Amino acid sequence: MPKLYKRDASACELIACKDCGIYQLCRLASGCEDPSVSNALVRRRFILRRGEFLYRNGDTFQDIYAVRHGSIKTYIASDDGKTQITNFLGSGELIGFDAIDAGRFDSEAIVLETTSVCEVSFSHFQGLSRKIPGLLDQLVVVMSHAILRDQQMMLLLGKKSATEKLATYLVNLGRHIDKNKSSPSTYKLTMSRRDIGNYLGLTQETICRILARFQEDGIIRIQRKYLHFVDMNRLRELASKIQAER
Amino acid sequence: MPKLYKRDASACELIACKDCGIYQLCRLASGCEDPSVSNALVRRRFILRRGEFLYRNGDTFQDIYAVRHGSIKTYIASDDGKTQITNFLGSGELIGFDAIDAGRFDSEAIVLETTSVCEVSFSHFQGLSRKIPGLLDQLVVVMSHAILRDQQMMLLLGKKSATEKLATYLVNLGRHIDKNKSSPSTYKLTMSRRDIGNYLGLTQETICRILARFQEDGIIRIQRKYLHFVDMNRLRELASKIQAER
DNA sequence: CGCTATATTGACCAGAGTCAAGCTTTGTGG
DNA sequence: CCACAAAGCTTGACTCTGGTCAATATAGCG
Repeated sequence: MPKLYKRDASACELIACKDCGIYQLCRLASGCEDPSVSNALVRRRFILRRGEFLYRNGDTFQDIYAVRHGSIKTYIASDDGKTQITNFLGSGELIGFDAIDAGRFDSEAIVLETTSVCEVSFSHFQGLSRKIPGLLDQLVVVMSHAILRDQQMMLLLGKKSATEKLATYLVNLGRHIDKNKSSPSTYKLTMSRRDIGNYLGLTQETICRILARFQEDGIIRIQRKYLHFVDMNRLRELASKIQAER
Repeated sequence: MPKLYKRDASACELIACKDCGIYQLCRLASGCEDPSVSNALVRRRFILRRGEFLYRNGDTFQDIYAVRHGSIKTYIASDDGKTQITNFLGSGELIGFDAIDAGRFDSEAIVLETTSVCEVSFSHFQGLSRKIPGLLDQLVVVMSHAILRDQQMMLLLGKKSATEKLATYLVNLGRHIDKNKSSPSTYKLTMSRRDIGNYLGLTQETICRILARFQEDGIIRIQRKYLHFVDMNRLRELASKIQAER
């Protein structure tokens, strides 16, 4: 299986610790500037491949995770089988703290491409936090941010039109790019049209149609998985304004 | 102003500290079983009346609050003026920790009826947490629970039909009743039809129509602000099943 | 006792869903 | 390395749920 090697190689483009969402946490826990040298927080690191679960519904909660490289989708299900994708996560993002309260996961996390993950034992984390003030403060900050994000998502799902939803989604993708690397303003979509639709409360057909329209209008160029931003300003307008024309 | 007195009197039916969402927090902070005697956590208590703000968009974050008695709605706004109600809060619920990350509020909280609130200075809380291990743990648990709730809300907004949305909402109201007092299965709605619609991603007209239909079908009785649950099981079915008939 | 906010109901309409068919890419196994 | 299968994407035609607009009704409130 040569493909496996290739993939493992790609998984080697890991983000630097200082760009990670739990950098502040790792730094505090390790008590030194560069936590990649001696990391008191992270128990182990591992790699998952497309389609594998990071955790499943009903799993007992033991660890929180940080995505080093790759992407993950999380979703919940209702009694009657409907599912809602609640987040797409990329490099440096934290995952799993929604299960702290119940002590088990009521959601699932599936890896969208070969993905490298840092695992933090939560009980170990709590133990450390007794010695290191500020560790839990940092977690509270991260969780507070997650709540803000969820509220924005409620606004999107409850009040925006299909066009506004997708434009908002694309603008947010664009933000990620700017942060991480000098943007060639091109993005590789790791999720399917169906996933995007599910996330935004739309169908895959609607996603297709609107992407096609955005391309006609010269706002993006899209070729299967590859998305190129042409007119980011117009996209930002569409994301939150009642569009004047069309 | 005799009405003011009356209202203050009604505000006196405060919940017991042990039924409050921050009971664990107050107990830990005070170091004794009954925090209502000497409460190390709560700075002050105050009463707000219908239409008054607990906090406004842009306010700097200093305190988190617990609702002792009454009800509050919180909402966020988009650039183009759309607003989305993100939560209705009642007795014993905590409010304000979504602003921890940014250090200021990006949302607003309006009181729906005369409401009594406990105010907790967050910096004081952080100071106390240095001395009292477990205080921050409790906050983390509460925030984790809030995230779960938000995820359920995304599922509702993204995937449920109007009927399912409203049925889910009513079932959740019903749960509150069961918890707090011996349920006469009657509920006083403190929010308007418009508010309910906004919260659920619907219009007030749709709320009216579906409430009328639920009444025709003998599932509830509704008279203006007063809601009576007749057939809670049927309501639960409607909340998460593709209804067989009608 | 009138005023304003809220609630109700009806008629009509449009945005997005559903269904269906065909196409493209990716993955698999011989 | 090729052929086939499976998954994902695209586009069109039609439908339907819930929104919009409008007209009244009702209830608190000052």
